[in-house]
Amino acid sequence: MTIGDTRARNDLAVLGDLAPHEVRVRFPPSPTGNLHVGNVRSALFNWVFARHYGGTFVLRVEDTDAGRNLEESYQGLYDSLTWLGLTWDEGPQVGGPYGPYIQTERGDIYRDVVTKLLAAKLAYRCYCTREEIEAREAARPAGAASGYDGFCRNLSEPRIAEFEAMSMPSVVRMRVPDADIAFDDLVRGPVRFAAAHVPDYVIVRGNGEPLYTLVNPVDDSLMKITHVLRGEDLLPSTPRQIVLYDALKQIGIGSGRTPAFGHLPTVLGEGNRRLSKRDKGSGLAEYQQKGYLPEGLLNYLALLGWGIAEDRDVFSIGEMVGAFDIRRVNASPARFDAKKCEAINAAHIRMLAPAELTEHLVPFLAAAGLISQTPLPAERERLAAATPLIQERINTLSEAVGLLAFLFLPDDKIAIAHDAGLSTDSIPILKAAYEALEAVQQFDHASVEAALRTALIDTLGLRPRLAFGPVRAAITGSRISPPLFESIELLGRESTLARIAAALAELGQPEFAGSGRGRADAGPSRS
RNA sequence: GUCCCCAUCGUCUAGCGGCCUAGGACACCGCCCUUUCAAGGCGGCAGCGCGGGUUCGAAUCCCGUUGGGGACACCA
Repeated sequence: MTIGDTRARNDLAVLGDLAPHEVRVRFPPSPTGNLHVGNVRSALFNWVFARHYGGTFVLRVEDTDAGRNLEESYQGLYDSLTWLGLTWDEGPQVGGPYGPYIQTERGDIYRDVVTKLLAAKLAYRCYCTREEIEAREAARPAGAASGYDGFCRNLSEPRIAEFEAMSMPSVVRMRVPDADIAFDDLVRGPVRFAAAHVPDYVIVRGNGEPLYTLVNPVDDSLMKITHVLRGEDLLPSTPRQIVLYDALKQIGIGSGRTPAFGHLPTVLGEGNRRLSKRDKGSGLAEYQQKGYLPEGLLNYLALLGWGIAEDRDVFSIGEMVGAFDIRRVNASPARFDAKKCEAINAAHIRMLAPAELTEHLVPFLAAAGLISQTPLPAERERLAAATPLIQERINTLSEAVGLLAFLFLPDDKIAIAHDAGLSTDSIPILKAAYEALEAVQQFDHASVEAALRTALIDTLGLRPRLAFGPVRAAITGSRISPPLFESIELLGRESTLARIAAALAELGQPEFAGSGRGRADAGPSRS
C-alpha cells in the first residue's frame, strides 16, 4: 500500500459523505488570562485541519462562567491567535452566519433550547440539594458507579407542582437514555461507555445560567461543526454530549448531525503530571516575551503527537497544512520538552531571511532601551549589519539583546565583566592592538583582522586565542561575543580605540586615554 | 473507589508480521573545524515494561498484568 492509498483511505474515514470544503471545526477557549500552550496546540490542530481540507475554522468564546472572565482577556485571546497566525474565518471581530460567537451573548438561544428539551421530556428539573446527592452517593455500596442517581428523573406531576409552589430551587438535567454509547474516535478508534457510567448531568444551574455541558454541544450543532478536535481530558464527557446531540436532533434544532470526535493526547509538563497553568512554560505570553517565532513554537507543538516525515522535524506551517492527517496523530500523552522546543525555534530563526530577522529583533532591542522604538536610520543600519553575525548564535530573539548590546551602548557604558579575562598580562596586547588599529588604512573586517594578526600573532608571537581574548573583552565587555573582526568593523575605529584605551586605563595605563577621543569622565563603569 | 485512555532510547517519535543486529530528532558525551560563543561535520551513549498466547516468524496481532495519564462539579 502506498502513502497515497493510506491518505485516500484516511480521508474517507475522516470526511465520510462530506466534501472537503464542508469541513467546519472550531476552537472554543474560555477567556481566562494567558492562553495555555496545551490550548494553543489544540487550536493549531483544528486550524491546520481546516486549512488542509479548505474548510472553515470557527472561533467561539466560551465565557458562560462569568466569574472567571476578565475584560482584557478577550482582546488578549484575539491578539494571541493573531500573533500565532491562527486566523479564524468566523468568530468575534469577523462575524459569520452563525453568530454571535460569544456565548454570553447567546442566552436567548440557550433558554429556547432548554424549554424545548424540557417540553420533550428529554431533560427534567431536579430539586435535589448537593447535600442530598452526596448523602445518597455515600450510602451506595462500594464499587457502584459514581454520579447522579436519577432521583428526580420520574417525579410525579403533583410532586413537581408542589416543589414549584414552594419555589424550590432546581437545576435542569439531561435524561440520559439507558443505552451504551459508542463512537469512533478519529485518533483512538472505537470507544465505548456503558450506560451505567453516563449519569443524568446538569445543563442549567440553579440560578438559570446554562452550563458548558449544554452550551458547547448546542453551539457546535447550531454552528454546523463537523469535527471536534480537542484534548483527551474531554474524552469522558463525549458520551454525554452525544446524548445531547441526539436530543437536539429529536427536537429539530441544529445541524441534525453529531460531529466526529478526535481526542488529542494530553500535553504533560516536566515530571509526569499534566501541564497546568501554574507550570513554568505553560503560558503563551512567556514564549512571546522570550522571543519565540510563532512558526517555531507551532512547529514544536505539532511534534507533540504528529510528525511530518520519518527523518524530519523542522517544517513550516504551510508544509504542515499540506501533509496533515488527523488519523496519523499519536494517541499517547506527550511531555513538553523545553530544550527541544528551543532547538526547533532556533532552527526557524536560522531559516529566516536576515532582513526578516532584523525586523523581529527591533522590538526586543527597543524594549531593552538599546535603540529607539522606531529605530533611527543609523540604528537600523547597524542592526541590519549585525543580524547575520548572531543569526546562528541565538535560540530565541531575546538572546540577541545580550549579544548586541555592545554595538548600541555608548563607549563609556561598556562594563567589562569580571570573567572577561582581562589582567595586567593583557596590557601589551591591548597596546599593540591599539597601535595596529590606529594605523589600519581601510577599516573593514579583513584589514582589521590582518592588522591584528600581524601585530599580535606574528609580532608578539601569541596564540590566536590568547591574542584576541583581551581585545574582545575591551571592545564588548565580555568573554563571549559575535565574531570579533566584524564587530570591530561595525563599531568603527573611533569607538574601538576609545574602548581599548578605556580598558588600558582600568588596568592602570591611563596614557592612552587622551590619544583617542578620550573618555569624558574616566570613571570605570564596572558593575 | 468507579470509568476511560495510553505504553519503543532520558524526551518527542519511525515502525502498522519477515526489510529491525529497532531508524531519526532533542538532550548528553567525545573528536574535527575555529578569534570567543555558536553553527556545521564525524562518532558515541541509550529503548521495544512484564507474562502468556497466535504464527514458520512478533516491537508489530490477542489476552492478562504492571505502570502512567485523564475524568468522575450547579468549572470549561
